[in-house]
Amino acid sequence: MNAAKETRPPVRKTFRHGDLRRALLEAGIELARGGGPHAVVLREATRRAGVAPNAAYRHFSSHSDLLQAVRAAALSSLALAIEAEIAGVRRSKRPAESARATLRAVGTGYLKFALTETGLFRTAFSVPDQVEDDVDTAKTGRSGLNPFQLLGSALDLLVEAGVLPKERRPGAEYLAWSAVHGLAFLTIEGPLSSASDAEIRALSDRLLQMVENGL
Amino acid sequence: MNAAKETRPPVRKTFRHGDLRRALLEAGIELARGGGPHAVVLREATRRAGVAPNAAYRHFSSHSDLLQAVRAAALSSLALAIEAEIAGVRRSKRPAESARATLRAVGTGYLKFALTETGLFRTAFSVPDQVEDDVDTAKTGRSGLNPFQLLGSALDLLVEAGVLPKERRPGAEYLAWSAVHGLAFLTIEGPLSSASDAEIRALSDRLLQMVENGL
DNA sequence: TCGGCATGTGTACGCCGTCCACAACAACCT
DNA sequence: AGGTTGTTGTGGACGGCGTACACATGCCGA
Repeated sequence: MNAAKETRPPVRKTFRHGDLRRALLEAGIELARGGGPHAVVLREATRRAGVAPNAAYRHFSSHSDLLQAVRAAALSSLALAIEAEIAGVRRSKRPAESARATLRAVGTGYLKFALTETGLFRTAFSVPDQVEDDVDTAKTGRSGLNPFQLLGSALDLLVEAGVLPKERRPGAEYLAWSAVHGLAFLTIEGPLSSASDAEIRALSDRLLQMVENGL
Repeated sequence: MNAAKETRPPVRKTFRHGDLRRALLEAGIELARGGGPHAVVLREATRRAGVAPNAAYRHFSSHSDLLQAVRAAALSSLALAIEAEIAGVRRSKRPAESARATLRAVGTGYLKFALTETGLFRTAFSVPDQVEDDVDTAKTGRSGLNPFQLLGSALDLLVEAGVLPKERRPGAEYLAWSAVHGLAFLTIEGPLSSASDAEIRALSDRLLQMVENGL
């Protein structure tokens, strides 16, 4: 009857799982992707890994520990999305133009990710965190920088190019981040959640322009 | 023995409570104030009202229904905070100056509320909503306007005063709101949660300046 | 006065996170 | 090879949550 006993998931043949931590983390990521932080349910992750609920406690000290790990992965995905957007900027001879384009790429990458990977995005910011001088590589993209640090380096570029006066550099990331994060929020769970893509694009452009002018 | 039976909370003398809906709502608000949306626990609210858990279902169709009511109250508090800030702006002879000051007041009121009533603030934005042409008076302040509408009228003032070109008025609330909301977010659960009050004040000023210039 | 209807109670269900004791296995040390 | 030890997964249980269903209570209007 129970022919499924032979198939691996959810019943495995070996007592040991092999890589349960990763399996749980990936299940958690999938849950977060579909339903945000609230959907990251420890027992469901163990179910998907084909394992008893308590097995999770060998790899995560608590539910919130698992959630933190998922969150770090979400930040890493975000970093990758931003890096991809940066990689797509057209090289310009004038460094000022390049620097501006890079900053814009950070913003659009951020916003795109919020729109396409809403669950992960919400998970990434569901909990307080200090990302500034964080060296946790679980949160970084290919470049080894987390999203916040990617923004910082874009701003540094702007200073080098002479676009942003040095004295206005300190704290500038918070202004830029505030604006972009706020728009992301409004589009995914605020009043703009029912706006059309075109409207959102237009608003994004205006907002990024505002940041560029107002830094 | 049970002398507490005579005292009203949590055991009341009458079978009927009298105003259970309000009692539950207020308990919910208190929970939200202390711990944000996550802390709004239906059973705990009934406990505080001195009532069996299921009694709540006579007044709220579900937990999330209660949460929505709390959320509306939080928005109303926010509106009051903004109105208070607006009421404090020094009248100027030049309407342009008044209009600008009013917009700033909306922003600072918003940010102050986020800092002083963090739990309520987080609750107010814990769930998607359409506030634009909402007429729910549970969310409004003294003026009958909800926070979003207060922002809108401040922007209208700016247009009347000739500060903001008419053609840039549509959608302007989203730009302003994005920036301010983003900063609020960063200060309460983002990387600025450990910044000093002075730093935050300075950033707020710069951000509001950016909005003013960049709209 | 009495019956109906709104309001609160009691009990129970399934889900969650988590604790504790135990079982299965891998690896290492004789 | 055989026993020991430590890691990893299991089983069962607990309390808390939201919620459904049946029942008790008592106000108000016919």
